[in-house]
Amino acid sequence: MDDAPRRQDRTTTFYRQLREDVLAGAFPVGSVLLETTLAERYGGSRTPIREALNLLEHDGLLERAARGYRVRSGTPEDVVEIYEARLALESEAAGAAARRSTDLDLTRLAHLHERCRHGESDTERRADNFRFHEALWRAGHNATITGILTRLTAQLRIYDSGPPAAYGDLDVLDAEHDDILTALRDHDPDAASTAMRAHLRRSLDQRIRATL
Amino acid sequence: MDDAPRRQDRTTTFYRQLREDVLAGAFPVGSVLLETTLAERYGGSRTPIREALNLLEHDGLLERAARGYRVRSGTPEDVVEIYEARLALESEAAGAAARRSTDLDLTRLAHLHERCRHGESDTERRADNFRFHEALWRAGHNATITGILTRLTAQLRIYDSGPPAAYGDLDVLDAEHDDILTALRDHDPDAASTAMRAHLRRSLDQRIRATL
DNA sequence: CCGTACCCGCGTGTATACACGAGGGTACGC
DNA sequence: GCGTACCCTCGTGTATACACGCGGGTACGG
Repeated sequence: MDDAPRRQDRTTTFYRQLREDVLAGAFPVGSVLLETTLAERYGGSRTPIREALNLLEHDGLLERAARGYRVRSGTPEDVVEIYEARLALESEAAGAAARRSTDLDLTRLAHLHERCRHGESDTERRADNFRFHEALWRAGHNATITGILTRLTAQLRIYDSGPPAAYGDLDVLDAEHDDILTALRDHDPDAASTAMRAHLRRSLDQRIRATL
Repeated sequence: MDDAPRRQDRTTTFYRQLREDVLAGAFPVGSVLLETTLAERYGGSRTPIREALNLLEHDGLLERAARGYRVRSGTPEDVVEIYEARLALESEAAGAAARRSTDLDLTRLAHLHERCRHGESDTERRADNFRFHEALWRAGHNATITGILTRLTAQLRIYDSGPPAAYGDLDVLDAEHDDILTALRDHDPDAASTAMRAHLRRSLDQRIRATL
């Protein structure tokens, strides 16, 4: 019954490493990623590197350039698309969380909410905001939805890896998280779902406004 | 500007082929897929085969067995999870379609609806039902959502590749499609979304009941 | 001087060779 | 007869070798 032997081969190693680096914005936006170069950089052969690149392309994080690959920074239209999907899934997750969240889930969310509220720097608050959302997905107890949202938000992260665009009104963000949390505590799926929709819609608005 | 050079390499060829075969249930449920065997079967080297298998695993269609890979037929719980995600996304797509569908979209949907209504065999109606849904995704004009739904339904297809479980009440299915189509024609997002939710929820119910 | 054609270098895609690890079968000892 | 240990086979993961295609640069002809 010991299925799914967790692979530690170089392919997955490189995959994780590359993914991390791409999301961290380690590669200049327009630059091309050659498998030969990367093989040298990460100290391996081309084969596992290419497999990792294939996976990343499949994830939508990379796209094929004329010569190699390049980081895929979606168009603003893509961002809107992704947000539309995220809206649907994350509001569903919020509803599910209102129904299924455990005390542990709620405590974790409350903790992260506090951290987000009192974060020091802007990037720190951004990270905490993201952790709050991740915790909420977990509280929804649906691995499929969680997985999709992970991929979607990854694409968003590379999109705005350049300018650390400031969150608009941070108080509003806190208030929205508060609404969501309250709905979860009340086990009110509709309220949670609606609050999440509003939260993300405003987030998208902000993003669009920043992109003008 | 001629990006994304469409690859016709053996990796993607094998990927498509394998995916097709897996979805068609070409491999007995418990059987293992060895890359050596597959390489021989499809007439190629192991390298592109393994890359294709990697991709399929990444899609969640395959999982690693002790020795090779095997078709991943999810548990009933997984099916419920997938349906939950599908519910969120497809009702969102229905809403979007109500807002954005073109005349062409609506005509296509009407055509498929008719075909589905008058289908001969059961498997034929099932296929037409699926095409109707695909057309609806297209009508939503959100490639991200369409892509995710494609993957999700693929997982569902392999799940029930074994017994061609009969659709329950086919008249109900037609009526539901009719409701959706009407809402789209009226450009009423809420109605479309709600109708789609009901449709899928009943579909899930049916599936669960069949699995008992 | 400009256009075209050829050549070369580079990067990729595929095949093959090699090393490692796991699993099973067999043979030997108790 | 049963248990254990060793070996062998098989499949995978990785590296390397090879062939193809493309793009640029250069040289030659108009």
